[in-house]
Amino acid sequence: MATTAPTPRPRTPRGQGEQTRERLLTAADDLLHETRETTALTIRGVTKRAGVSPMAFYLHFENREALLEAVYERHFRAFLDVMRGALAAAGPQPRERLHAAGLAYLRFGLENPGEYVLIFETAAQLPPGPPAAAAREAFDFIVDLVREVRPQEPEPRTVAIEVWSALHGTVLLRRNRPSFDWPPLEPTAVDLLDRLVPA
Amino acid sequence: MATTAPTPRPRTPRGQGEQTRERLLTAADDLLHETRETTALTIRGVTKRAGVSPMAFYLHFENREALLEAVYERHFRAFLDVMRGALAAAGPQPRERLHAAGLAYLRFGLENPGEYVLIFETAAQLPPGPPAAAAREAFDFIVDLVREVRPQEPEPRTVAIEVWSALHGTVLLRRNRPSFDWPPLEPTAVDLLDRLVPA
DNA sequence: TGTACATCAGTGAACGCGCGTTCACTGATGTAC
DNA sequence: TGTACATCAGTGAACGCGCGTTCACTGATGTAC
Repeated sequence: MATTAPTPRPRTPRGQGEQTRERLLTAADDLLHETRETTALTIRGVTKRAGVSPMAFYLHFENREALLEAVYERHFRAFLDVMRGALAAAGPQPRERLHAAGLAYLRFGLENPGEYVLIFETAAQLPPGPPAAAAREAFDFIVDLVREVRPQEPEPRTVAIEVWSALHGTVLLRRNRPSFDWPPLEPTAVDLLDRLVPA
Repeated sequence: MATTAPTPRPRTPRGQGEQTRERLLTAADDLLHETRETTALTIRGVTKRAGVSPMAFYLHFENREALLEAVYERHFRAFLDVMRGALAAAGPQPRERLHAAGLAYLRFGLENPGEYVLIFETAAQLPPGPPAAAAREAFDFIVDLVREVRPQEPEPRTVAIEVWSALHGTVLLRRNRPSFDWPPLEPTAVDLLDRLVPA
């Protein structure tokens, strides 16, 4: 048997305080994913999950809002990576690319509801800053796709807003009413996108 | 000067306890409308607003969830009334009716964000019951409109889901990102509906 | 080589807050006899 | 007609909870001299 079995937890070595910050963020990620609720991201909940005292939190973050911003940034990056990955894996035809991006969006939202809500609902209520800018960038992404598929479209921005709204609503309705008799995701998504961005 | 100026508050006469229940519900309505947040509906907040002790609440409701259900039911009725009123005021042509209903939906959501979120997000997390049934009824409403506009549509239910999703997403995106440069509501709504339900 | 000191990662206890809810009570008004 | 009692609408104080946050402290490790 090990001689030092019941030691509480080894202190992080000097100069590596970043490790604990990372563990706090990972704990926050896990809580957010499991509970599917942004409200689960409390200082006491996150520090407990990370096996650290509530006070340790303040060694790594200024306050709760700073945590939310850090978690937001991580998941927004993850979201963009998923979208880029889907486009990279899609065929070369513009419509294929639109379908791939739309489906990737829906799947991200449906498989990661907590993260999705943090990115697209909670974060919008934080003070404007990188979040707002990043969201704008993601939106331009949709505008470009619309332009690719339908170069003759006179108002690609308006169509992109419609696409974004429809995808957003699809994620949230399916999330909030799981008992409704939803049709299969993929054909519905393709149909939706083709109606909004016709040939 | 009146002799009984600083009396705290007249007790509701016997047999009229319903009055206080109604005042609690009105206080809840006001809080929900002003704060735009379902979380504002706390027992302490509502009773304070109604000028009554927290304990008085339990004379009229079993617990907080019962309050949410009662407020939900009121606003869902109001929502349906708005939709019916819009259809009654619309012209006879099916597409006009679709536009009128869609716009009424969006305006209800944008002008009453707290109520809208209670109806379509918070209430979905309550135990299934009247809320779920009522939502289904409202959904059939959209299906009928789609059938009116496009009798040849092979899958009106799927199209109705797309319409509902797009309207829902439009309300929530505009609500959560007020600083975004949104195009005017009415033409965008008409364009959106016409794309989803073409001639 | 020894020692005083700064730095760093972290903890324990407590604060005040708002919350839902429970317990025990008040005090006016109607009703039974 | 008088009086005991039930009913009704409501209150005050307190409970335990989880929350964000503050204050004061610990104890190991590196660094300066």
